[in-house]
Amino acid sequence: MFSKSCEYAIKAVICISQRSREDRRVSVKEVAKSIDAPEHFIGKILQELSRKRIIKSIKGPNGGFFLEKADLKTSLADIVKAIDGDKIYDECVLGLKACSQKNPCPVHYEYKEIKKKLIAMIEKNTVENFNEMIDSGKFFLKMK
Amino acid sequence: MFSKSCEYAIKAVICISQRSREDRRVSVKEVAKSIDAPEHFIGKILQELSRKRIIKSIKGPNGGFFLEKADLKTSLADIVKAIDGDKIYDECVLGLKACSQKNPCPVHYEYKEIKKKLIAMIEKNTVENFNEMIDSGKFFLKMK
DNA sequence: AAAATAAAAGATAAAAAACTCTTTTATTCT
DNA sequence: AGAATAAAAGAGTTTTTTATCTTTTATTTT
Repeated sequence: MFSKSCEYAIKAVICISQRSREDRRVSVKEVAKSIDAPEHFIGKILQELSRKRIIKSIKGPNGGFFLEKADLKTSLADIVKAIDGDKIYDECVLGLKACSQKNPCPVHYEYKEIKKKLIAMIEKNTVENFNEMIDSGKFFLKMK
Repeated sequence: MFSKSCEYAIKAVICISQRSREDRRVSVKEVAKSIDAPEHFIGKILQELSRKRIIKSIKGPNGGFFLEKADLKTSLADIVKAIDGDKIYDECVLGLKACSQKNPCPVHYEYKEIKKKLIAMIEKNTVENFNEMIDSGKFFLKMK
């Protein structure tokens, strides 16, 4: 579905948002440990997310990554687009470049409906929602 | 969604099925050309599909790949499973190994419904259906 | 039997994705 | 100012996926 980088990115953003609630900044190392991912690789991903303004960063002592309140409105879709690009939006199941309304592949219409739901799923779910769901104790981001 | 190999596999099976209707066997080269894919790579994939009994093959002159009538009942899901395995069936959107009914990630239930539709899509669509749809002139497998 | 055909198999190569390591830069604290 | 901290950046490496090339085996036709 998503690339591994993208899965890491989603988990990382949630992790950072949770720490940010008490104005704590998080280091690459902390994020990596808490989401059980390779440190340097996560560093790269956070860098990218920071460039794309999904998260904020400050260098130096007491620095680290954090979210501002407004960033809680970030949707999964924003993260996915930042890392994997738009391919989920315009991809044909069979990988046909020519596939379109005018030139539908045999599963075009059926997949179109599914894709709509997929997109709705990632667009409506925000970092804030995720946090609420996890806080409720009914949902988890258990890493292993 | 699917690996490139899997996309090729689906197209290749449809291509072979169409030629098989007039008892024509198809060579690797023909398949590759007709679906616009690298010949040797397609050779590997057809070999795999043949081992998994999705398609049939005969060596030597007048040999090639073909489908028997019964093979027309093959679903997309059969092809997908042969090449990509079951991962589409049991994968969490966030890649969480621990994600399950008891341990749902925040999008678990929502994705579950989508996955159900995705699986229905690949299970109900057979090679036969695809051919009918293409024959109808309303659907295409245009490669570029 | 010999030549031709075509898949099967094996080995290798190229590209992309995932991951690691090292150096540099910005910031802060003493 | 100097030491320490932590992200940014750059340059690799490894693994996986995708693709290519070569040899072998089975079958058929002449």
